[in-house]
Amino acid sequence: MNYQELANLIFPDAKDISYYEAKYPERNLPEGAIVTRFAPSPTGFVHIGSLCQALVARTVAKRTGGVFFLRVEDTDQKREVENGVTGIVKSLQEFDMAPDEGQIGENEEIGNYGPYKQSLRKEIYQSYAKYMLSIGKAYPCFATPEELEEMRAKQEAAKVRTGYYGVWAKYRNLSIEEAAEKIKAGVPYIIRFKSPGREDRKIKHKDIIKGNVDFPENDQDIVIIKADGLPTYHFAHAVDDHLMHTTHVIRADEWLSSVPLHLQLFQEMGFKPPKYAHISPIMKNDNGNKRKLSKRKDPEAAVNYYTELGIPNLAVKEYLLNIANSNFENWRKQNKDASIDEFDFQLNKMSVSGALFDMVKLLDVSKIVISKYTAEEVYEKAIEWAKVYDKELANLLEKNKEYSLKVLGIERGNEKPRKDIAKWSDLKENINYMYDEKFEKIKHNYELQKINDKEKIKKILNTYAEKYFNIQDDKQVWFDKLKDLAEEFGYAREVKEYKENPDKYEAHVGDVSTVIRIAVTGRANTPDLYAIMQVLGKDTVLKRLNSFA
RNA sequence: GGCCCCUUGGUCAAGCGGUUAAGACAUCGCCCUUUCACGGCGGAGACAUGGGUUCGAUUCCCGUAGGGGUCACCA
Repeated sequence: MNYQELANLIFPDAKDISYYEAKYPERNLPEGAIVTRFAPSPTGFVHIGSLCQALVARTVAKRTGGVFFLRVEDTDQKREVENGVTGIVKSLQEFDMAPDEGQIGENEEIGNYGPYKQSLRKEIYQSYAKYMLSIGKAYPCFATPEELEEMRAKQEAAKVRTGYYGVWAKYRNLSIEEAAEKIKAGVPYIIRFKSPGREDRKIKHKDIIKGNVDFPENDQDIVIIKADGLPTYHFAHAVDDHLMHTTHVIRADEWLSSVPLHLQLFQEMGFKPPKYAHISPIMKNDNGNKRKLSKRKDPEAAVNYYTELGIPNLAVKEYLLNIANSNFENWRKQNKDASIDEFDFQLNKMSVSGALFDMVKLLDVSKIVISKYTAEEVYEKAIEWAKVYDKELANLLEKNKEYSLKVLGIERGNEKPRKDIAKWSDLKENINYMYDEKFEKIKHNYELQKINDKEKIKKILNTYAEKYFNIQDDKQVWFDKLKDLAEEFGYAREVKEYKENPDKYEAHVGDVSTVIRIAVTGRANTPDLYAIMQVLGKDTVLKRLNSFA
C-alpha cells in the first residue's frame, strides 16, 4: 500500500485538487491591486477591533483597485451563534463597508470564488487534505483526547515544550498498512500535517506592520482535518486564501505567532504565500493594566454599543482611522469635506503596539463629524437613531419637521459651527426647551446667576418684554437694546466697563442677558440667544418672559 | 514556563545618530463686543532602567524591569 491508496481509503470521493485549481483561476486585476478579506467567525456581534481590521482591509483594497471580500469562518460548530452571519453583514452595511464579494446574508453570497462560508467548503478542504496525504505530507492520527492529555502532562512534568511534534508525534511514523488497518477497523482518527520543520532552525518573516520577526520553525504536526471532517483554522486559511487569491492577510496580531506554521503550510502545499499584516488590538486600561477589549467584560467592545449611543458610524470609522494612521488627523484638518476613501492609508504606518481605547477622543471626533452635518442631515440621522432608541425624541422631531429643522439649524452651517452634540443620545436634552410642550413639562430648577433677586428679575423681564423686545429687530439692534436695558437698571453697558470698575456696578449686560436666557430657555447655557428667540417666535418668547416665576 | 512582540507627556502619537523632542485629545490661564459651544493665543506635562558603541544617543547593541500576544480536534 502507498500514500495514494491510503488517501483514497480516507477520502474516496474527494476530487483531485486540479479541479479546484482550474475552477478558481488567478484574478484579473490591475497591477498592484490588493485582495483582502474580513474573515470573522459568526460567534456573536462584531468587535470594535474586528471592525477596525475590516476597515483597514477594505481601505487598502479600495485604494489599489482590489477586492475586499467577506468569508465566514464557521468551522467550529460548537461556538456557532444563531444569526451570527446576519449580524456581521448588517454591521458592515451600517458602516458602509459592504464587501465586494462574499457573504451578503445568512445564506446569500456574491462572487466567483465561493462558497464563502467555510462549512460549505468541506469537500474542498478534504480534497486538499487528500492531496497532502497522497504525497505523504499528512497522516491520520489515532490519538484519543485522553492520550493527548496524558502526553501533555508528561511534557509538563519533564518541562519540555508541549504539543504534538518530534518524538511525541506517536502516529507520525505509523506504517501505511497499520494506519489502513485501524481505519478499516473503525478506530476514530483525525488528519495531521506532517511538519518538516525543526525547532532549532529560524525562519525570517517580514510583517507589513510588525516588521522583521524571526521565529523558530514550526515543528508541530497540527491537526488539519478534525473529527467532524471540517478543517482547523490553519488549514482553512491556507486553502481558502490560496484559492481566493488573497494577496494580503490583514488580521489581528494574536495570529502573529502562527505565521511560521502558516508559511510552512503554504510552502508544503505548493501555494504562493500571501503578505501578512498583523494589527495590534485595541486595549483598555483595567486597574493599571492594559488588556484587550473583551466582548464579555466590556460593553464598548461591541460595535453596537456606539450605534446605541448614537455616535455616527462615520465618527467611529474616523476614530479608528485615527488610531490606525495617526496622520489621518492632519489630513482631515486639511481636507475637511473629503471622503475618508480619499485618505492615502498606509498599512506600514500602523502602530506596532496596541492603543488604549479613548472614549473622550472618540466623542471629540464625533462632535466634529456632527458639526459638519447640515440641519437636514442632523434631522435625518437623528430620527433614524431615535426611531430605534428614543421614540419620544423621534416624535418630537417629526411632529413639525420645518420647525425642527430650524431648531437643529441654530448656529449650524457657518464657518464656526457649534460642536455641542457628540452623539444623538445627547440631542434631546439639548433641544427640549425649544418645544413648548416639553418646556412646560420641564421642572425648572433655575440656577440663578449674579442677578438673583426674584423681584428684580421679574422687573427686568417685564421691562424687557414691554419696552425693548421686538422680534423684528436685527441682531445688532437686539443687542443694543439689551445694553439699554442694563443701563436702565444701573448695570454696566459693557463687560469691559464692568471689569475696569468692578466696584461701580452690581452687574453687567451679560448678567442681564443671562436673566433673559434663563427665563426663555430655563437654563444658563444655551446657543446664541438671539437665534433661539428667532426660532421660538414672538408669542412664545413673550409668554415665557411673562410667566417666569 | 518556552517562543515572539512592545515601552516618547494622562491618552493617541511624530521622530529613524546632532531637533528649543512635532501635532491631536484631555487639562490650566487669557482673549473672542452676553452664557455655553466654537475659534485664537499661551502654560504645565514625556523619551521605563542599567550598561555599552559613538565626538554625540530618544534613535544602534546587550542586560534588567514592566506590559502584551501565543503555546487546542477555538478561531
